[in-house]
Amino acid sequence: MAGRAAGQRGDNGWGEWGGYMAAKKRKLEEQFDKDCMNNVQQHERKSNIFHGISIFVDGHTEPPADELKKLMMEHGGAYHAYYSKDKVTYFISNNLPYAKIRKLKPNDKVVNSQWIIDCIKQNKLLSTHDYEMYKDKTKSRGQTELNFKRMEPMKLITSDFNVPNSDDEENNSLEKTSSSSSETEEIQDEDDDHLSVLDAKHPKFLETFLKRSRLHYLSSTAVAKKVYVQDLRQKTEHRLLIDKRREELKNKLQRTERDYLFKLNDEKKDKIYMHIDMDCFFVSVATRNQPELRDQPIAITHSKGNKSTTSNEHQFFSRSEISSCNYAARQYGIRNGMYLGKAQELCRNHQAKLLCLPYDYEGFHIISDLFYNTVLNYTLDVEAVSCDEMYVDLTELIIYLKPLHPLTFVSLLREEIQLNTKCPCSAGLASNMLLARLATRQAKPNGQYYVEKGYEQEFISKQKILDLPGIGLSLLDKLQQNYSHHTIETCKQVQNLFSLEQLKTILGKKQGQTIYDMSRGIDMRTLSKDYLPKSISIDVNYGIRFQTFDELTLFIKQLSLELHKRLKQAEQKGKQLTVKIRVRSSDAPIEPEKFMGCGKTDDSSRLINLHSYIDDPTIIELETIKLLKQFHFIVADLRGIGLSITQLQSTTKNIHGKDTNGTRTLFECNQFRVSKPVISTDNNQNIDQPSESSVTRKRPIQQEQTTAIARKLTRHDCYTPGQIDPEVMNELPTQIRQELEEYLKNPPSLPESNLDLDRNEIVEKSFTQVIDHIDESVLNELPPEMRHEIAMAKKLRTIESKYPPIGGKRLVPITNPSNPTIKDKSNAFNVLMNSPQKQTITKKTLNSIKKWRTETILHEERNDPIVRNEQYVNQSEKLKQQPNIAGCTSLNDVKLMLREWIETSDEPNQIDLDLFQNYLIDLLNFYNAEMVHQLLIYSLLQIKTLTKINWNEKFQILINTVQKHFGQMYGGATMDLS
DNA sequence: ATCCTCCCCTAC
DNA sequence: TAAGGTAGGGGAGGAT
Repeated sequence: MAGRAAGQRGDNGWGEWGGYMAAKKRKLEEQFDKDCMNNVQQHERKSNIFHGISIFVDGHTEPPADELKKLMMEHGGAYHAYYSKDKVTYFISNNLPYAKIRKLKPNDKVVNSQWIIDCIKQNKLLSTHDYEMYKDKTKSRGQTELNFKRMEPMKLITSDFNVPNSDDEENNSLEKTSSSSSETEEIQDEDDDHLSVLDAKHPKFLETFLKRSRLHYLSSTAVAKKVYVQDLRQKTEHRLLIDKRREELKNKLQRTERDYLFKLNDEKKDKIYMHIDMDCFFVSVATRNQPELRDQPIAITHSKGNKSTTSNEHQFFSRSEISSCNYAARQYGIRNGMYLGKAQELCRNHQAKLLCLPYDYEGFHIISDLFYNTVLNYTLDVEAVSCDEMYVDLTELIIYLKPLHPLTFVSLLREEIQLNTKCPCSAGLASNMLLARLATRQAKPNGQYYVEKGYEQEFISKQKILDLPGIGLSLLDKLQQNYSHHTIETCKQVQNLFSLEQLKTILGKKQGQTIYDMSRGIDMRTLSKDYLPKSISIDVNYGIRFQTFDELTLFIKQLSLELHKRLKQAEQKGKQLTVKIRVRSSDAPIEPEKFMGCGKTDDSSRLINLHSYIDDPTIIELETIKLLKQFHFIVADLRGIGLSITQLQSTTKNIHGKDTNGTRTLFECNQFRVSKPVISTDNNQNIDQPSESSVTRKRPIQQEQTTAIARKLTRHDCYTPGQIDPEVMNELPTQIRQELEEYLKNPPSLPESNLDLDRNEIVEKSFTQVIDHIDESVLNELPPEMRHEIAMAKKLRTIESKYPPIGGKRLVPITNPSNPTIKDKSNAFNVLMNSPQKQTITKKTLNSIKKWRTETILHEERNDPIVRNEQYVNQSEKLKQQPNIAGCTSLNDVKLMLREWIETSDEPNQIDLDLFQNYLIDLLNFYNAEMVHQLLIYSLLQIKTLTKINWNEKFQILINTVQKHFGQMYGGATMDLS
């Protein structure tokens, strides 16, 4: 729904990002300014006139809030992003709506922003008396006394004062709420939230944002629909329903000649695919009960669009994005994703008025479900694409109903959809998914189109390249660059102008082949019916405005919790965490064109491999902050952040004693299985009454049982979580608790955090300061001959940063080494590795650095846990304890457990392998290589004597990893395991 | 060669 | 004011 809109962003929507090519050019230019720009950010203290004064800015002011903030900081004052009655001295506003005024406390002072300007001008703290806009609100409700004495310098828009009439709804609510004056305090607090959920500093921001975000709606519902379709496929009762519906249809059919003539060639394995899609879904849903509105241009926006644009008043140009517009609006050139302001302008040019309707998310859900169920009543050969779009393989159904022309069926289906949803849809039919999809485009609005056999070539030739799925402006641009003399537009042109080899060279191997095939109408895909998530993530690139690292940390906590919630919901855990940040580009204004938008940013991401599969919010939070500290950016410039969990594993499969391969997990063999049964949820979903819960998977989690042997092994004295307050630990659900314990036993090794001498404060400093700071401190710890080398590299790097190499991309992190082992070194090491002098670094030097690092880490980890935050201290403490696996520490205990594990599993489970591997590495770090050696020898012997063939390969990988670790610690040596 | 990380692109 | 999320595919380029 929003796809092509994005493609047209160049001149609309994300205006500040500009066109693709423009951005490319800018990227090169901008780097030159970077260094100077960075220094401008610092707020120099100019005076102390506002000492002890703090302000809260509300609404539009002149100068804007950001400027006021800067002024306050420069002159010794404080600025609060959120109103707090305890902290804020003055409420700064030029035009405060009445609704807000009446919520003020009697002593609150609303002061015009001019006061700040005048104080600075006269370099002293002036009385606010003449600048107070509003006084003594408690005296009179409807008759607020406004003070406009010093009006001249400010742009006060009187009409913005929302003074209600006496019979206004506003007034009624006022009667209710202020009937008892003692309540004012509560109301105030409630209203604080309500007033100012503007940016991510606010505790309710995430919740509010997700609730309103159309893009979040699109992505979350797309996943939900895939899951829904997949779950339905498992249900036999649904198959019975399908049979019933098909029979009904058969009886209803009135076949014509067309139906009798239609033949599918079974031997050739002919297929019929349908792509079906609701027309301008959001608008159709919003108007489903007033279809008469549909003739006029309509758009779905957050803004009400009341302040219609007039050509001169750009101050009201709305940057609210149109998420969906109807065909009447499209006539005027309005597109999805366009700013409302621009759309209104286009409408005005045609003497039309754009009707703006709000989002009806509830309605979208209902209609989307009805749409899906209508189709799913006839077949389960469905691939969900999004809440309003799917692919259907009609082959089997058409054969079942034969003789029947597919279009006959589609007509009936679309009629039924129209009847059920009161919304139109369009469908495309063809022999493959690609052509079916393109046919839908042809069919819109409210139509259907069949690319018949024999007409495929003719059809594909005239299709636009940009309409091919997966081909956007960027890829088209790559093609275009090879033919500057004519515009490349159609598939025919691609067919004629590019050979397969050329395409592969230009676009890469896979994409080259894909576009070669697609431009010829070739598509071998079949419906993908097995939906398995590969990643679960959360991104916020709107409203990100932080002043301090603490504010950011608070937000990370919320993100982690939300991500945890999603992992739980999807019944997944993951082994890899990626953190992505967007930082304001140095050439972008502090505040972008779009309110609270991210503007133009430089993006970076980093990932960490976790030691076990996790979904715990605390771990996510801790690791995110660790990763975040590896970036070097100014907190105030952060404009977006994303967390992503990958390497997923289902928590409902493979966790029970026996999985499909008859494999037992190591957990199963450990003696501390104390989990309670998880209450299973009902799974009797009725297709005719879909609900959100029917969309989400709820599978019962079986109680893990302790085996007889495991029970024999049970001990009660080893269960020592240690790090966490036992009471808190006991409060946690069993699964989370075990996971947390496991995690704390095996914290991911993250050497850089140990050497990151910058620690907490760097993120709030400027880029250049940071480098100098770190390099200096690291340098002092290096051997003298290396110090020299680094100093040279540093010098060169400074030059490089002023005259960056063309195509240099990363602006945010100091370096961008791809290899994790290198990346994980100190910053000094990074500088070294990325310097032009790299070539002169000998292997010997590298090794000496490596050795120095290992020693330092060990030294730090083992002896110097002081300067860490709590968690890391705990991890360090942990290293002083004897490592254990599932509570076992003695050689015999571990051997017993291993034996049972190997004996009872045909094939080792990856989680267990990881667990065991981590344990061995812990032992190595504990200088107990002897035990590692014995355990490996013992395991190998067990695998051999029990003839567990399937163990060999995976276990060898584990051995290799352990050997590598061993080698790193003992100068390249390997353990003899023969 | 093949894998991994860090991107970028695309889609809804 | 405004709510620019997410999943997946794949390429570049370095490490192994």
